[in-house]
This record gives sequence, C-alpha cells and structure tokens, in this order.
Amino acid sequence: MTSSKKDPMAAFHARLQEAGLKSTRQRDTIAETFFELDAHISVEELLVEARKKAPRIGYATVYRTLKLLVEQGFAKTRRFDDGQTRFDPQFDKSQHDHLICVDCRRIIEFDDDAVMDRLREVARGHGLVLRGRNIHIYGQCPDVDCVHRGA
Amino acid sequence: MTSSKKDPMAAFHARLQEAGLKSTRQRDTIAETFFELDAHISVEELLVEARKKAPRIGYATVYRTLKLLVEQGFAKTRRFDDGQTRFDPQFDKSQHDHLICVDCRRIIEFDDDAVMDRLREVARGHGLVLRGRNIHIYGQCPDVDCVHRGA
DNA sequence: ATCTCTGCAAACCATTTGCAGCTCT
DNA sequence: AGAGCTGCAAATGGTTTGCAGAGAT
Repeated sequence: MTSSKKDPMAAFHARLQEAGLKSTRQRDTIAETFFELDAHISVEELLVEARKKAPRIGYATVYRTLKLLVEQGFAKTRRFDDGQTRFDPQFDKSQHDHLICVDCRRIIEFDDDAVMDRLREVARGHGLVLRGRNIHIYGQCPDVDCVHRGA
Repeated sequence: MTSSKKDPMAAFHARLQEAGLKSTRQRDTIAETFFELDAHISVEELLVEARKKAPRIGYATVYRTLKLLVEQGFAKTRRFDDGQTRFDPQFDKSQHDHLICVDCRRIIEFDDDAVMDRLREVARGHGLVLRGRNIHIYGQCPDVDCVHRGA
C-alpha cells in the first residue's frame, strides 16, 4: 500500500494509472524533487527546487501535487509551529516522531517502541484502538555553552 | 509562576500590574470567560461567549487577549487539524496530552508518566533534556457499530 | 496627562479555487 | 476527442496591524 524506497516514482505512476489520473511533466518534476529532498519540506522550498528544473511551475500545482501525494500515501503532513505546513516523503509503513531542539530548532527523528506500546495502552484504556499519532517533544542541550544555545 | 486554580483572575491582575499593563473591562471579560469555559476553545467560540457579556467586543481584542494570556503563562496554544488555533487555560504546571477519536473527533485528555519517562530517555539519548511535548494520538472504537463511527 | 486599549477596517499570508487554455491518454 | 491538468489571478479564511478615539492609572 505504500511506495517502495527504491523507486517511488514507479509506484507513484502505478497509483496514478490505477486512479485514472494523469502523469504530467509538472507533476513528475514536483514528485521527483519531493522524493529527492530532505524531509520536512515546505511548499515554498519545494517550489523553489522544482522551478530549477521547470521554471514555469506555479504555487497551485505544487499545492495540488502535494495534496495528491498525501491522499495517495506518498507523503505525510507535518505541522510544526512556523506557520507553514511541511511534508515528509513516506516510503514505507514506518512512522517517526520528532524531537526539536529549542535552541537551534533542529529536528531529530525518532521512533520508540516503548513509547508506542505505552500509548497503545493509553488508547485502550479509553476504549479505543490506536490508529495514529503525532508526537513532538522539545529538548535543550544541558551544556550552557552549547553551540546551539540561543540560536 | 503559574496561576492558582482558585482565583486565576487575581493572579491575572497581579501579573498585569507587574508588567505595567492595564486591566480593562473587555480584557477581564475575555479572561474570565476563558477560565470558565472548557479547554480547547477557539477564538471564535470565545468571542461568541464573551459577547454574551459584552456585545461590542471585537475579534482583535480576543486575539490580543489570548496572546497576552499565553505570553503570561495563563493559556496554552493547541493546534489540532481543524485549521484554527485553540487554547487551554493553564491553572498550574500540569501538562496533558490528547487522544482524539477519529470517528467522532472527541478529544480526551491524558497524562501518562510511563510515556513521559520514556520520552525523557529518548531526548537524553540525543543529548537533550526534555523541556516540553505536544502529543496527539488518534484512536478508533473497536466496535464496528459504535455510535461514533462515521460521525 | 500619559500611556495603554479597543474596535473597526484594512492588511497579511498561507492555501484554495475558477477558469481558459493546454496536455495526456 | 475527451478527461484531466496547469498557470494565473482572484478568492478565502484565520490572524495581525494601523489608527483614531476611549479608558485606565
């Protein structure tokens, strides 16, 4: 149900065909760029990159393509607190959460089974089956002289 | 440093004075209403309630007052996925997280020590001290006939 | 008297949408 | 040919801001 890490574009094309949607130059450029880039990309960042390959691409197309990628399971929406929506490519079923440094705002990904097991129990305790999660934790370097302090 | 549950308004007034800010009819009405209402209130909801007491209150004043409450530690910002920012009163230092039912969107609060202990370790594992968190988990009723299904 | 607030309307900014023309299949 | 797609510009919707008048200390 999710794209293989090896060739997300092939999986993407297969899905488009399945859904009766078209593969276009712009759509492919945007999707390709998206899969190549780091995670946590904003629409603006993706647009800038995509325009290096196809300068006439517009905002609306990037928004529409990302929406499509999310709907089809190739991307995941992330909302941090910078006012923009960001997106992560989703190559397989694995999920991850985020540890954000309050000093330098760098984002560290993690996925911890013990946490998830416990959260499953919490949900169960309220009569629900855990279906998803969105975990942001914030951390700070204990070293006052940390290069990141105040960044 | 945080308001007492008994009399948040007194604490609020004290803080205003400390900061050289003024206590006004509108500000008080909004803050009072905010402390009386349930958690996870949106600006719009708060405005509607506040207008029952003071009909001429405007959007901007509600936004400004909430911003003030957050800055002064009396409220906490919450972003779920409905496009609006919501706010929780913050009566003491306790934090809580959210379990959201994917069927009926009801929001259940929880606070689990085992989860927090484990997250503290995760942060520590990356060289950081845990300073905050924002955890949303999504759950679904296991009963297919649940009244909430499809809600 | 002075400095802060308020209400209104306009401005902002991220995101969405209508539409005419273009591109896939 | 026909359905879907693109780019543009305009619309949207939540949130912020400028300003002139009102209110608090």
